[in-house]
Amino acid sequence: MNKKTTIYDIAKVLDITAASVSRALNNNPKISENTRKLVLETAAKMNYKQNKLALALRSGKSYNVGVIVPRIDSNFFASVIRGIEEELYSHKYNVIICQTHEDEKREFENINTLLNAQVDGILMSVSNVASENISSEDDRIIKKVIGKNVPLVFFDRKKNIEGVSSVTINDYDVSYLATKHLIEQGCSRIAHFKGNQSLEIFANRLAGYKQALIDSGIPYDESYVIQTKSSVEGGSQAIETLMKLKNPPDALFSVSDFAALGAIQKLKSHGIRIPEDFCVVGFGNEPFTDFMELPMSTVDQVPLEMGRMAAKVFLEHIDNTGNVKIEKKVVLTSELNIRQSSLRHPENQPVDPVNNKKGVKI
Amino acid sequence: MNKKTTIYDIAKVLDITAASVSRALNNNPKISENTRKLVLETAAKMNYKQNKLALALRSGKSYNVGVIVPRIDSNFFASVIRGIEEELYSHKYNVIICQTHEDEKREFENINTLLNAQVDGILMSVSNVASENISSEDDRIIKKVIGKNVPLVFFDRKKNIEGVSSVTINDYDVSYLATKHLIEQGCSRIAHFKGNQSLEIFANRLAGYKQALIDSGIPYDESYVIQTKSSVEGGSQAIETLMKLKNPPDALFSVSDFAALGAIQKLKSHGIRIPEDFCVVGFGNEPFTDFMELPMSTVDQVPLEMGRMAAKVFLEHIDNTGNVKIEKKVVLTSELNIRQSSLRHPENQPVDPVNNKKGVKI
DNA sequence: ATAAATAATGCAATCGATTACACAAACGTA
DNA sequence: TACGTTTGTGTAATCGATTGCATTATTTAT
Repeated sequence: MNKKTTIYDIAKVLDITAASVSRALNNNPKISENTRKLVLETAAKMNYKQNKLALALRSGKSYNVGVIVPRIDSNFFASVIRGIEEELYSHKYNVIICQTHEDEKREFENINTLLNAQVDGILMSVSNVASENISSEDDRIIKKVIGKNVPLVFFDRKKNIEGVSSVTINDYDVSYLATKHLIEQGCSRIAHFKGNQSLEIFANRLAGYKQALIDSGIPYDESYVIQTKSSVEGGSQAIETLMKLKNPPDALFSVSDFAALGAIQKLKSHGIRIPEDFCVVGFGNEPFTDFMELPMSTVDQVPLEMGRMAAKVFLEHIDNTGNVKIEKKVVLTSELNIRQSSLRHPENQPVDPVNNKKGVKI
Repeated sequence: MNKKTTIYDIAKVLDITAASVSRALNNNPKISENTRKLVLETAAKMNYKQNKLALALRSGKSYNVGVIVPRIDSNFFASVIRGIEEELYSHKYNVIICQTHEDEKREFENINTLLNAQVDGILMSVSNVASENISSEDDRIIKKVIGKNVPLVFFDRKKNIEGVSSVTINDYDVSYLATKHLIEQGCSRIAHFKGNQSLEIFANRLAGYKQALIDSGIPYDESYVIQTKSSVEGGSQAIETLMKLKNPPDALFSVSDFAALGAIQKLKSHGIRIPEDFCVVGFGNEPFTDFMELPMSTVDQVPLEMGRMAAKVFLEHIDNTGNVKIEKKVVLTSELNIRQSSLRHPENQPVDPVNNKKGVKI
């Protein structure tokens, strides 16, 4: 009953053409001050709202940006999205959210959906796929995105594809640092919960861990390294396996806070004291890590900053009117939050029990 | 360089009209099997993708749905959005995310942006506004949404506006239950951290709390009720105030898990034992509540289910071709998760230390 | 007063897909 | 053969906004 008013409706009322209405509304100089006023008044009176679809169709810019994440209900991805949304908001872009549920097929579907919807860009964190042969089909579709001249920006979980920008953290360095920290606490048999090695971030974390051991004169022992799911159960099972070793580990550097939590729970049930007998460092700085019985040391992936930066890189692509292709690889500096789960001499560290800020950022 | 192919491009190649191409692609019966095949083959070869913008402009359906939340990086809202996305995915709808940051102005802006973008519906949780006079400007803009025949569905934080559907939980009942539970544990001086009373959900929680006291013969004491921010600091400050009372409380029912956590931390720093001296029940079932030193009792707001239901209600509005206006008020049953922070006799309860399932759902 | 310059407006195409209507070809039936 | 169907295709309008070009109205300059 209450149909949307268009510029034609306004034109009819004022007995002018839609072209003039459009000019009046867009501060086009080729219109008299008189009619401009009239149009603006009438538009307000008739509650006119510009139809972005029509504009998008004509201009080829939808002012929508697609964001593809494995899932939205994880603190990390939700925070990244928050950062993206905040940065793009001031530039009048809207954010369309898609989840892959770590399913590669959904990833393709989502990319296609977003392309059909004529998004102006795609920001994505790729699926933690189990399959080995990801390169063929996957790269094909990603090249389709590039071929369509739709800016693509990876964040966190990237792929190395020519012409695609990315925003990540210094996974290698911070993993090196975390492992060094465990060694400094007196640990020597350090286990590692690794992630899918086909993803750069997880490969880098393993590499940083490995190098820190080697640099400290500790031999790298593959039996201490297990690939786990990023879940409490995954960590629980993995640590169970490790504790059965002849020479079980005395520390853990996990690429997942949840897996680290599972490990801690299991260790406790075996009567192993943390950090006295066993030190743990997680990854992700999930909110719960600070609220646990024993606050967990963990790596803060600066997700808000990552989201903002990914959005900024996208905007740079958009603003890049020249023919020069830009490919930007941004590496953010993450933070290792040392808390009680890996601090054997807390008396040497600042402690504020009221605000639960028992950790130190380095 | 690689421009998108349109039906006109296909038409030109096959020397037919775009109309025929369109018919072939849409399984329109008014096309010969021969040309259909040809078109489909050519479309695939030319990597044709339907332009949803053009379709949306013509049909008036964008297949985009706007979701407005105070912020996305909270477990509750992220989970609701996940539910929405999952439900709408199978119906080919995309989800556009907007954040208000609890700012009423942003709420208006977001609504306008979404309307301009021609979304097919808006699902929103209103801002936790501080101002008293929300009804005027706010209701005006919401009526604008209804006037445009864009289905609007509130979830969790609703407003009572005629013609607007909503999905909420049984805030009153579960608050009654939580308070009764505290009384059954032997507590008699039960404090309440309330929320903004201009929002129904918080008013209902206070009402449920109040009625449980009255039904148990405990007088309602306003000095035990404080409005707090949903933050650790907010809860910490509020409990400090309460503990200075001549007759300080011996239990707390908080509408926020974070505020409850702040209270617990402060109580502990004062040497008060939980649950022996003081019982706590929170609200929200944030992940950390289960991982704390002392797992916190809390209300699970079934966010996934809420999101799915909100999406379903939206779809009902869309499918409602008749002239009958539908206004659906769905109330989901939430779950009170009783854990150690309010359980004085845990030996009576099932405990599984390995999986940390120390609570019971009732 | 008239030509030239400027300002304001209208006309019509465009973005890409769909579809009512018109029309032609092919077919069937009497 | 002639007429009525069926079937396939083309034509053109539509969705709403923008904009190059043409056209008219108004100044300004001479």
